[in-house]
Amino acid sequence: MPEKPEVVTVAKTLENRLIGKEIKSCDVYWDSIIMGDKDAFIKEIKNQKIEKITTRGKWLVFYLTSKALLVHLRMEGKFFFREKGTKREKHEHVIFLLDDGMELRFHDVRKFGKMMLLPKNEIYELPPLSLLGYEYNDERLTVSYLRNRFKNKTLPIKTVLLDQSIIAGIGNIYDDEILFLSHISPLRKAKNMKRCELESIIFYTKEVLDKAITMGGTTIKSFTSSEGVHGRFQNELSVHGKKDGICPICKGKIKKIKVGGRGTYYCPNCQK
DNA sequence: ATAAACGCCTGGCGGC
DNA sequence: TGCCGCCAGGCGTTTA
Repeated sequence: MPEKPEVVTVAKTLENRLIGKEIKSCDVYWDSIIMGDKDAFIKEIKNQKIEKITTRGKWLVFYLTSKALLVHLRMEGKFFFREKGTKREKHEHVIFLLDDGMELRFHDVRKFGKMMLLPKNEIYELPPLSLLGYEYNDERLTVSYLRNRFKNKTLPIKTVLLDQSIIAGIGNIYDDEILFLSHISPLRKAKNMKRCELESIIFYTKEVLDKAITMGGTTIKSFTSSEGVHGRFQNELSVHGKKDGICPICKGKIKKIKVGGRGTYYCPNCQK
């Protein structure tokens, strides 16, 4: 699920149900989801109360009593609530028992998701958060910042926008949308972006992500029920997922290609 | 030094 | 129907 708007939507949804709840215990059924020592994780998260849930890039940040729980959904991570004792489903890999008798369950078909516990007072100074670039709406995200960071980048702009150490939070879908609205070909080298093109990228990054957040994110794989996020932004997508679709600007054909190994949709006529 | 390929995993889809 | 290869909204590591 995860690009910035989906992660923000998940954080909001979880906050409604989790603030003030205490984690009584935790069971882990797929070890590699936990970064670092699994037994220490289980031990340290016990009796921690959830105070606040935010995001940084695509990471969910749970502020606990003395720790911070970081969760990355990667491709398919989701959270569900179940009553204590409900049979564990196939893809539920981490289960947190709460003090109200409910369980928060991390569901992840592909097991790519990650979680880790850090001391609460220094999360931003430590990896992984210390390695992230600016948030999409940070006022320091300027033309001169991007010009500097793109200076030596011979990779396609599409690929460089996915680099979380430059701008944190853009993923494969919104990348295509931002470049479409900016009229920039995904294949152009990042270092060759003109000033006005950098301005467009900054403008539409904010525009697209803000709008997607307002609409609850994008749901492509439809979620069945419960805590699944049912976003509505998929109706707003111009190019992503529309192979052989019609360009909303020129009515030409949307093309699908591979850029840096990622499926990429664009309009060869409108994006130069 | 940089870029492409691979690995991590499972499931759905289209083609034969 | 069954098998096969390909694809999937991510990212760290390895290889060339």
